[in-house]
Order: sequence, then structure tokens, then C-alpha cells
Amino acid sequence: MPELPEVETVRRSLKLRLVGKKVYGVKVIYPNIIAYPSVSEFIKGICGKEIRDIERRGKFLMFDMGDSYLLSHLRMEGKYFFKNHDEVINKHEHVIFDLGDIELRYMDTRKFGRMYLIRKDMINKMKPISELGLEPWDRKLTISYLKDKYKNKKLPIKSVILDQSIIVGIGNIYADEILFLAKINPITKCCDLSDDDLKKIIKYTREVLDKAIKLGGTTIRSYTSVDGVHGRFQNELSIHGKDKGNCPKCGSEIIKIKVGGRGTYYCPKCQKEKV
DNA sequence: CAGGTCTCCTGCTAGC
DNA sequence: TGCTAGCAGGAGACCT
Repeated sequence: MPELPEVETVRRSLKLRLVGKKVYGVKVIYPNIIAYPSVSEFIKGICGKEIRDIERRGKFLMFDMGDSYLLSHLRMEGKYFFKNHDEVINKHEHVIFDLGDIELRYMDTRKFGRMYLIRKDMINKMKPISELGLEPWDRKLTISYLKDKYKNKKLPIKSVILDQSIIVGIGNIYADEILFLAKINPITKCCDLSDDDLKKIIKYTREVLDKAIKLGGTTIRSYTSVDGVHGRFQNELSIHGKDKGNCPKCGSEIIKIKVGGRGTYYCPKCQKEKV
């Protein structure tokens, strides 16, 4: 599933090919992908516009269309492909951008991905961008910031680390990796975390995401970047998806549980529960 | 307000 | 071998 490193990888490869291209037409095959505004306003707002840049905020791709941003959230399985006009439309291709000489096609097997078109002057005032927390490398991400956000929260840290209104970009895979490196049990109530725990969460969030970006993201199950290119961080995973395996640090059997409905992997010895 | 549960989707897999 | 129930999961909607 695309998390921040995967979205960043997609952003970089799209940017290489899309900046300066004009959108001549948009075909929306599966309308539910368009979350805001209406499909017709979405199409009208993009046609004839030039793609000036591609930015990223959290897990959102932001296509700079001049007066507005086209936001694209890939959710579980969203992908982009460049294809020629005469290529048969795959049954999972839901939005097609006509760029003149070529087409950009949005493909999403589970149809969970969403797109928005938001005027630039409203981008920080409207959902979904207005709801987002800090980027992992933001200087404002400090122990005291997390302390403030986590105080009174009784939810397990695993759930809260996925909360995009606090820190953006962490999904289920990297959450497990970060907590493993920080030696924090995923079910720990976040109000019970020490300053040292918070410090490690910040440190390893940055380290893990940095390294994953350098390796082009993680390809497990279905993620690929543009045109089906795989990432390489899956070879670096310590804990996620490793049940039936052993902890790379202590050799204990890795355990899989459910936390807040999400599959969660951890080492019971390295990530002891607080008592 | 905080937190729990449901919903959206389809492909894959465990189990019979 | 072939079928099906169940699972996977980000984030918004809805309920308590």
C-alpha cells in the first residue's frame, strides 16, 4: 500500500514526465473516485490547464494546475501508467487524462483511491489538506508537540501513529517498523509513553521514511510506482509481515496481532509491554 | 469530544 | 480440483 515513501517516489517519477504538459481532456470512468467537486466541475476545472508542478503533502499527490490543485490519494492500490491512446482500457483504469501525445491513466483495483480539485486559495482551509498534521521532517515535530497531541489519548500508539492529523505519511507497514526500532510495544497507550519513547518515535520515523524513499518505496502485495516500477525497501523490513519468522535482533518468534483492526507485527521480547 | 464500528472494493487464500 | 467464505486495509461516515 502506498505510504509516504511510495507516494514520494510516484511524485518524482510523474514530475519528470508531466511538468509542462497540457491536459486536453479527462475521462472519468468510475465517478466515485472523484470526491470533490462534482465530476463535471472536476473535468471542467482541469481541461485546458497546464500541469506546472507536482507536489506532495502527506500521502496526497498535488498536481499544480495553476489556479487549483488536483489532489490524488492512492489509498490501497492506486497507480499511474502512461499509455498510448489506442491501448485497450484495462478494467481497473478509472480516470484517463488526455495529454495530447500520450495518456496518463489512473488505475486502482479496489477503487479506494480519491481525487479532489481544490482552488489554491482554499487549499489549507478545506478538507482534506486542512486536516493534516506535520510532515515527518518538519522542525515543529518535537517531543513537546507529540506530548500535547498524545496527552489524554488512551488509544494504542500503533493506532495513533497512523493518525494523519498528528504526523502525516505513516501507514501500517512503516508504523510496525518504527515501533520495532523504537522498542515500543504497539498496544502501549500513548499517554503512557515517556519522553524518550517520543524522541525515538520521531527519530525512527524520519530514519525509516528517509531510507525507504532512497530505495524507491516498499513493494509488497500491490504497490508499484509509475508504469509498474517496483520499490526495494521490502528487503529492509525488519518486522512487518514476518510472522512465522524470528526477530532480527534477538531471535524471538515474531507475533502478529490486531490493533485497531490492523494487522500488527512485533517482537514480544524487544517490544515489551509497560506494566 | 473520544473512541468504536461499519463501509467502500476486489483479488487472493485457506479450508473443505 | 473447484468452490466459497473470509481477509486485507486508509480514511470518512456514523453511532455511542
